[in-house]
Amino acid sequence: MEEKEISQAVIRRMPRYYRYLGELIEDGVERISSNDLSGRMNVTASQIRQDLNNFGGFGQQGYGYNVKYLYEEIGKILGLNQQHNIIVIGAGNLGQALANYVKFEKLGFVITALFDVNPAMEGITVRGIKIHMLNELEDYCGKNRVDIAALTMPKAKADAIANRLVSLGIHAIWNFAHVDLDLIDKDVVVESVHLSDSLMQLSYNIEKNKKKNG
Amino acid sequence: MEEKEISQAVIRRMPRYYRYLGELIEDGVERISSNDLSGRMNVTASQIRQDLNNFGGFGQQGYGYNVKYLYEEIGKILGLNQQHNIIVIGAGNLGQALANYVKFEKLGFVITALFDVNPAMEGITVRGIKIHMLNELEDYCGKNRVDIAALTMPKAKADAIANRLVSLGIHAIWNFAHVDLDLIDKDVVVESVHLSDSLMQLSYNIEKNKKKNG
DNA sequence: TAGATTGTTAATCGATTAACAATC
DNA sequence: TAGATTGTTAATCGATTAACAATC
Repeated sequence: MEEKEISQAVIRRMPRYYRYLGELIEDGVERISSNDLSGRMNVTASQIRQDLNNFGGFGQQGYGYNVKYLYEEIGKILGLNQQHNIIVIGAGNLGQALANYVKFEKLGFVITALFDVNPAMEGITVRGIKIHMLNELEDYCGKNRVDIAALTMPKAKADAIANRLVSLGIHAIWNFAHVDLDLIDKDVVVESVHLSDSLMQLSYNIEKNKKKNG
Repeated sequence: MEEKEISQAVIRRMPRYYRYLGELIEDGVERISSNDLSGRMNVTASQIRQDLNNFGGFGQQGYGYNVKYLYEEIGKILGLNQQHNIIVIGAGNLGQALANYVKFEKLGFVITALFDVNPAMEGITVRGIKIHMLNELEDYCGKNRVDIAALTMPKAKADAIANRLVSLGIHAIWNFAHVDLDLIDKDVVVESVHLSDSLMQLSYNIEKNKKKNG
C-alpha cells in the first residue's frame, strides 16, 4: 500500500498544534473549531484542517474537534506514545542542560546517559544521570537500548562520533554541532539545531526592522 | 524607494551559505561556481544564484564567485559587521551554556550579562560574565546598550519578562522558552528555539523511517 | 430541522527549478 | 576569441488559501 509522503512543512507545525492543544486541556476546554484555533495560533483555519487531514479525519462536522482526542492522536503521530531513550555525547553545559530539562521526559524522551572524554567528569551524575567515558560507548550501547543520540561536542569531532554511533545501530541523531553531518549510512534520521544560524537569522531581522522604522 | 521583501525561506539559508563559505576559506579556496557549491551543499545551483541575487550580483560571468568577497558580503547582509550585545535571562544550565559558547563572539554576538532570580547565584561569573539579580535589570539596561535578550527561563515567566524587556527598549528576543511570546509591542523581532518541537519532529521522522524499512 | 463546521476539491499564491541570453 | 558561468526570465512544482458540498 502506497503511503503518501507528508511534507516537512506540515510536520514542523504538528508540535505547535500539540502544544496549543495541551494548553487548551489545561484550561479545561473540551472542544474547539478550526476557526477558533486559527484565531489563537495565527494560522488559517483552512491550513489547520488541511494539515490534520493528512493524517485522518479527527473532527466532526458541526462540532469541531475534541481537544483531548486530537491531542492524543497528534501525540501518536509524533511517536510520543512510546519511550525514546537518549544518550548525550558531550557533558558540557549544553549536554548538562539537556539532561536537566525535565520537560522532555513528559514527552517520553528519557536521557539515560551522558558521555564525555574529560576524565575529571567520570562518575559524576547530573540529575541522577551518570557521565560515562566515551570509550565505554560500545559497551553501553551493547547493553542498553538507545533510540537517539544527541551530539553536543565540538564540530571537529562530530562526523567521526556520528558515524561511530551509526555503526553501533543508532539511527537517529539530534545534532547541536555547528556542521551538517556527513554520514556513511544515509538511512539515519538527523535533526539539527544550529544555534548560531538561528542567531544570524535574528540579526538579519533586526537590521530589516531598523530600516523599516527609519 | 521600495524595498523588496525577502522571504524567510531565503534568510534561513543565508547562514548556511556563510558557514560553507567560511569552510572554503579555511581550505584556501579562492573562487567557486554556483555549480560546485551546489554539489557540496546539496542544493541546486539555480537556487544559490536566485538566493544571492536577492541581495545583488556578487558573481562574475565565466568566473563564478570570489569566496572571500561573498563571505564578507553575506556577513554584512546578516548584520555580522557590527557587534550585538546580548543579555541572558535565566542563568541555569542553558543560560550558562550560551555564555560559554565562544563561537558566538566570532560572529559579533557578545554576551555581556546574565540575570537570575536565585540569590545564591548573585555575583558568580561565567567565563568572566557576571550573574546579576533580576531586579537590577532596569538599572543595567539604563547604563548599557543591549541589542538582544535571550530568554532561558521557564515559560510561565516568559511573557512577563519579555514585555518588561521590551518596555526597556529591547527590540530583539531570542526565545528558548517553550511558548510563543505574546508581546504588547508588535515591532519586536522574535526568534524562537523550541527544543522540544525539534525533538518531536525527530521522533516523527524516526517513526516514518521505521515504517519505510519495515 | 437549521446551523455549524468539517473534509476535500479547486484556485491562488509563492518558491524552486530550468533555460538561456548576457558577458566576463 | 571560445568557454564558462552568471543574472534573470519563464516554466514548473508545491504549499497555502478559498470555496462549498457533505454531514453531524
